[in-house]
Parts: sequence; C-alpha cells; structure tokens
Amino acid sequence: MSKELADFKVGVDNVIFSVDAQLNRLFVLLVKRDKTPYEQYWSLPGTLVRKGESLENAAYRILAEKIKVKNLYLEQLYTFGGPERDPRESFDSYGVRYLSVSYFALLRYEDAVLIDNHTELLPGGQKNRTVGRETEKSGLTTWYNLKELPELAFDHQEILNYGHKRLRNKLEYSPIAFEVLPELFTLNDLYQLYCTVLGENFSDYSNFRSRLLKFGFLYDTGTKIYRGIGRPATLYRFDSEAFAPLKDRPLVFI
Amino acid sequence: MSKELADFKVGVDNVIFSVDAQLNRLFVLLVKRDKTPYEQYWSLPGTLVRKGESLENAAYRILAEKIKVKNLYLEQLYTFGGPERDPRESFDSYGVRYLSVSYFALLRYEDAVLIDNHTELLPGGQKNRTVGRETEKSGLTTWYNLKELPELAFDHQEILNYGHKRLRNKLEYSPIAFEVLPELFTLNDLYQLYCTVLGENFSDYSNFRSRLLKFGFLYDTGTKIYRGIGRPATLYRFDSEAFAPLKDRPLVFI
DNA sequence: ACAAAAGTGTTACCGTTACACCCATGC
DNA sequence: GCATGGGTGTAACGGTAACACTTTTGT
Repeated sequence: MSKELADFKVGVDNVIFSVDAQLNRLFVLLVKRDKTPYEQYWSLPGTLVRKGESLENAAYRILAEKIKVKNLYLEQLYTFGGPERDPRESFDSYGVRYLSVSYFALLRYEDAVLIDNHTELLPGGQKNRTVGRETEKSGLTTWYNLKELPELAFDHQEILNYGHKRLRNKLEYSPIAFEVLPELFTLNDLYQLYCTVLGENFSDYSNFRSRLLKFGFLYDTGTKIYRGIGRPATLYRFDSEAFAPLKDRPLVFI
Repeated sequence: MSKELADFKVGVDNVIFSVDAQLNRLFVLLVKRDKTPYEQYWSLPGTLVRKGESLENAAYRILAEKIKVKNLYLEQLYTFGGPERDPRESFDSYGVRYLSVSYFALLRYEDAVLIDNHTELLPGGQKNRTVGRETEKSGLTTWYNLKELPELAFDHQEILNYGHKRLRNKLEYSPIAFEVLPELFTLNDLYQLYCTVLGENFSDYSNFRSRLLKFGFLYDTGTKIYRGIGRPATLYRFDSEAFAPLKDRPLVFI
C-alpha cells in the first residue's frame, strides 16, 4: 500500500427521526438526489463540511435548511469511511476520499415544518401539510414512514439502521424524550412517544407511569389540561436539577 | 462563513486499554511526542490515514506498530473534528483541517508485547519487561496506569475519558471480555477482568458466577487447571453459537 | 347515565443481594 | 490439620408485570 496520505472531503449525513405520537408513526427525513451518482435515489440529508465549520455545526446547518423546529435532540452517530463507500472516488477527483460523519436527530413531527416546498405526497397515504407543487426537481424532501422505506443511495440504509438502533437505546436509557417534548406535557404524551419508537408492548401504561414518577424528576405543575372528553390530564415539567444527580447513573426509562 | 469546502487530513487515534488481571491494574498505551506541537507531551498512539486505507485498517496499523498481541477487541469511538482542536491548523498548511477518528481497543496486559524497545520505566514502579535502553528519543511507548496519568497532548484527555466510559459500558452489556481472554479460561479469570475494569465491588463472586453460568454460553470443558495451592478450577470456553440467539438482546453481564 | 381518558392500587412472581456453607488441593 | 482458592445453596428483599379498579370529565 502507498504511504501517501489520503486527502479527504468530509460530509455529514443526518438521520433525522420524527415521532408522530398522535398516530403512532415514526418517520425519517429523506431527500431525493438530483445528481449522479444515485440520481433519483432517496438519501439522507447531508452536506460537505465548510472551512471553519465544526462537524456539529454542519449537521445543524443541513437540519436548518430542511426543517424549522424548536425542540430537538442531536448527537453524533458513527463515521463511515472505507475507501470504497462512495463510487465517486473511483473516477472523478484525483484520489479524494469522501468520509461521512453521521448524526442522528430526534424531533416531534407536530413541531416540525418542512422548509422546502417542493414536497410530494407520502407513500403511506400521508397528507402533505405544505402547499408545494408536486415536482421532481431538486430539493425533494419528505418524511418517510420507517415501515415503508425506499431503496437508499450509497450506504445510507446501513447508516439508517445504525441510527434506528441508537434511537431505541437512547430512549430507554437516557432522558432524550424531554428534549423533544414541549416544556409542559402530560404523562400520556410521554407514553405515546415511547410507544411509537419502542412499539406498543414495551410497557403497560400504569407501570410506565409509576416508574417515571418514582424517579422524582417530573415536576407536577398542578395545572390540568382539558382535551375534550375524559378526565383532564396533569401537566408535568422535566426538572433538570432534580435529574442531575441521576445523570451518568445507569437509569432505565422503559 | 465561507462557503468553501474544508480540506481534511484524517487521523486515527487509539485508546488502547490493557488489563492486568493478576495485579488488578488498568493501563492505557501512551506515546511521547517528539515533534511540535506538544513536543515531549504524552499522547494517544495515532496516525494519519493513507490512500486506499480504511479507517479501521489505519487503527490496526498503529496498533500493530506498537504491540504484538493475539486477542483483542477494537471498535470505533467517536470523531472529534472542531476546527480549533489542533493548533497546527492556525499557522501551517493552507487551511487543512485535522480530523480525529478515535478507536478504542481492549487487550490483556499479559498477552501484549511492546514492539518499540525505546521504553522507559513506568511511573507506578512498574517493572519494564523489555530490555530497551531508557532514552528520550522518538517512539517512546508506555503502559500508563489509569490512576497515574500525565498531562496529555491535544484533546487526548477528553478522548481517553470517552473511551474509558465506553469500556465500562461495553463490559457490562456485551461479551467483549471473551474476545480478550484466551480460548480456555476459568471463571475467576473472567471475574478478575471485570474487577479491574469495573472496580472491586461491582458484584459478589458467587453471584457473578451463577449469573454467567445461567446464560448458558459458557461451555464447561471438564478439564481442571491446577495453579498451586487450593482447589483446581474448571476451564470454560465461550460458546459463540450458544450466545448467538442472545445477541442484540439487552443482556447484563454485571 | 355512559363512555372516554386519567390515575391508583394490588398481588403473584422473579431476579438480585448478601451471606453462609461445602469441596478439593498443597503444605 | 489448616490455609487457600473453587464452588454451591439459601433466605430476605425489592422491583416488575399484569390486571382490576377508581376518578373526573364531556355529551
């Protein structure tokens, strides 16, 4: 093997999940490529890192280009960098390698607004909330239900699988749910979030409830929310101070 | 911010842990820098990625340059890539960024032979097993006890902390111990390994024992090993077939 | 009154913890 | 015999899972 150093362009690819807690759906954000290679394939939203830009900032930049959202959780996932992962390396650009640092993000479907208005109807019969024309031109951005994924460009399916696994782990062992929920939420909101990501049968509601309350970091605001029929629900707030001592400890939020 | 793309050199930095199960010590491999910046500081063994070389291969290459070892566990840790992490970026080389993909490895101290013979005495009164001269020239490679670390170059302390955390997690939740142990081992060997990494009080021996055996992936070879005084110990073998179904399941090896 | 949503309580069960105890060997 | 290391057993405790039940609202 040559002892010459490789020159890299570094890209950031985001696995952006959104949970629709109302209808129990888990989405991932995909964009349709308009360039070769993998033209017309769906891919994870990504970008190349610019001069003076940190990896994380690059990740936030693509995110901000695609969606407007208030609360989200973002963390680095994995770095994929074999010399064969991108076919571009073989023909163009004199020996430049493309490295992909992937990030994963979680946000609530209800809170997210797709910025690009060149959106199209979702495969799952999902109604589109933007007024955009349906077009095949550049910038097609869509929430895809995880259960109805198309074939993806590059090694993006692998990245997505890795992200999905991490998402489920994170939810079980760390309080990322509270970074996605609004300030005030009901225990049912929380439970629905867990249901859509982990599946219906991860836990009984009443057990989930008592476990979470026992931790002591959910502050009961006393106020109730009336959502039509049925007993009104208590609004809780995540008390990060009360949580602090539990940090780093192996907690299970099941 | 400029919209120009950054050009990267990609480095791999290894956090290589070794456990001395006999004397209950946990080491990390450090090398002394002989170049500016951070000349004479200790740092994690690292290298820049060459043309046609995968990240993981680069990680194995440094490892192989420093130590000879049979059984080890290696996995990617995290990618550190802020534009300010390496002072080299500010003055030399026209805007080239240095990115560090870190890997962490675990191996047994008893199995590892340091290749570089320019080694020196360990701070902890640790006897050096190589015959090398003590010198301050390039290539100084040493096992440092985790409890007696020197100041490290770059952001290597942060990388090390991250690796240490991952090591403890991995040991609790996945069977990496068996990648480090020899084919045949006693339950006490296993227990000692856990003790040195997780601390003495992580679990009672008898409980550790019954938990591990209950899983069913430890094959009792029937043969005994006589190590001086005391009852001889049974030699076990890790049965990866019996473990396969448990894979991906959330196991706790406490 | 009734259905729907929120919240409480109960019980059987299982795994963990903290020990005490037995076994095999070298000296 | 006895110290040493290996291996087994057990009883109390605490948490979990599954389920029944009560409370508060809108219609």
